[in-house]
Amino acid sequence: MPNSKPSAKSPAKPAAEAEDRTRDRSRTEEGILNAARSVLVEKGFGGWGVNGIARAAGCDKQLIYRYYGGLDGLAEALGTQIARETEAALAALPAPEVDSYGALVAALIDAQLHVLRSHPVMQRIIAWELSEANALTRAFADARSRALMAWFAQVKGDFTAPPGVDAPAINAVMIAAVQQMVLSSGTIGGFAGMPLAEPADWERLRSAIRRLILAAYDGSGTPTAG
Amino acid sequence: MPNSKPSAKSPAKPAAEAEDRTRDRSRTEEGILNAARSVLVEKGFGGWGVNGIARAAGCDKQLIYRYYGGLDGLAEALGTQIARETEAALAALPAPEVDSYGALVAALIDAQLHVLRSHPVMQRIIAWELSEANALTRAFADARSRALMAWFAQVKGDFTAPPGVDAPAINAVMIAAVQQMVLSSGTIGGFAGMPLAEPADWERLRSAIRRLILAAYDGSGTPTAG
DNA sequence: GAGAAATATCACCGACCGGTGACAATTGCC
DNA sequence: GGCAATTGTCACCGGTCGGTGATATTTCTC
Repeated sequence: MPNSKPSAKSPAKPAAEAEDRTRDRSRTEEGILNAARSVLVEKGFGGWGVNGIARAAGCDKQLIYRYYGGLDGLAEALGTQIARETEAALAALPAPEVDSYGALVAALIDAQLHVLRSHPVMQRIIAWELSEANALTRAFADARSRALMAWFAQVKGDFTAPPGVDAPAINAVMIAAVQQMVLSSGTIGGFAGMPLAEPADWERLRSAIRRLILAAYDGSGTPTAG
Repeated sequence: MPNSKPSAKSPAKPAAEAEDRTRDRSRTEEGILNAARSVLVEKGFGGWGVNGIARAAGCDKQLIYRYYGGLDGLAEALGTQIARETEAALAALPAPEVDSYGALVAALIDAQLHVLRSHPVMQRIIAWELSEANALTRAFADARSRALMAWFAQVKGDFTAPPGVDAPAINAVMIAAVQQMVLSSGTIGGFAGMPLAEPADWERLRSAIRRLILAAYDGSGTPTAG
């Protein structure tokens, strides 16, 4: 079938850009979702809107309403996608080989630091949660909190916290510190005079966190010889 | 002229609202600054703009440009005001009576928690710092960081950290945790499954923080008998 | 082929934004 | 009194926002 649709439109676009003009809803949806992520990373949640996302996706914003039901639906889809992939990221982490509850928690907090550092979208979402309290951010926070606790419960196995120690509170404090540090490194480049840019900075942070956790749980903060 | 100008300020408005129509630049400036604070607290930094602030101040937005040179100048004035009052708040805290470096740090972190919890404007500014990296938020963060470190250095007196402990890193971690917890309590109402609403919740957080610090510095996290 | 359904685009709306110039009202100075 | 500087108000601009109805284009079904 010779492409004889428009008589004179044979090689109008010589495909130099490989522009795929075929219509494909699933691909468009994927493009919108990817655009939503990149806009969130680059502009922050303040610049996260239908106009900018459609612009980044290279399509009309009407499609956002048609396929996702507007900004809320798109945010919900983004949230479930994030939840899925973080769940997978946590599940893919090697089970830490430890011999104490404190060492276990230290490994888990360290894993959190690693995952969050490599996930700019989640950093933006956390900043969003800290800035606005609406149904969307609450849903985000709830999902994250539940995933976190489920993962914790699943991976801790037979280990139990020493008696007399409020493990949930201490763990929450340390995760809070990790989040604040990662977020602050992204915007300010450090925190309270402590730089967070070079790998050595992060190693320093990791050892401080490790010392805090081990001391709180196991009683003596003997740093891992080194 | 139908509008028979009230020759004397006859009680056209019976002062039921005590509307003061006298012109006073300094009072207007103060009103604008207060409006800027309340708008920041109630709407967040995303809704912090000349239109809303002028509306809240009950004056024309033109005055914001005339008296403060626009949003940037207003933010700068707000920043110096905040810096002054937090400096005063920290200086007004009673010097902690402690007998160890760990206890000192625990008291200072606790003071930070107290000050930040009672200062919603600063909470908003911190959330701002975590969300956007511009000249303004960097200035905010720098000022806060310097004030924090100066206060720390001034109040620590003769105490010195135990050898082999990275005190700046550990202190930064704990302050980061405090900030994240306070900010999260304001929007989500808790953190990682730990509620932060009732006074008992905050007491629980305080003791967890105290245990972490004491254990890291003094080697044994004996909770304050109680 | 024809028609329906799905997909994508366009044009437009009202609202709000930051910013500015022109103008009215008050105050202070002489 | 007269007059100028200060203080406050109003109207407007270009731009972006979220949202929607109408319409063009492609694809599927028969």
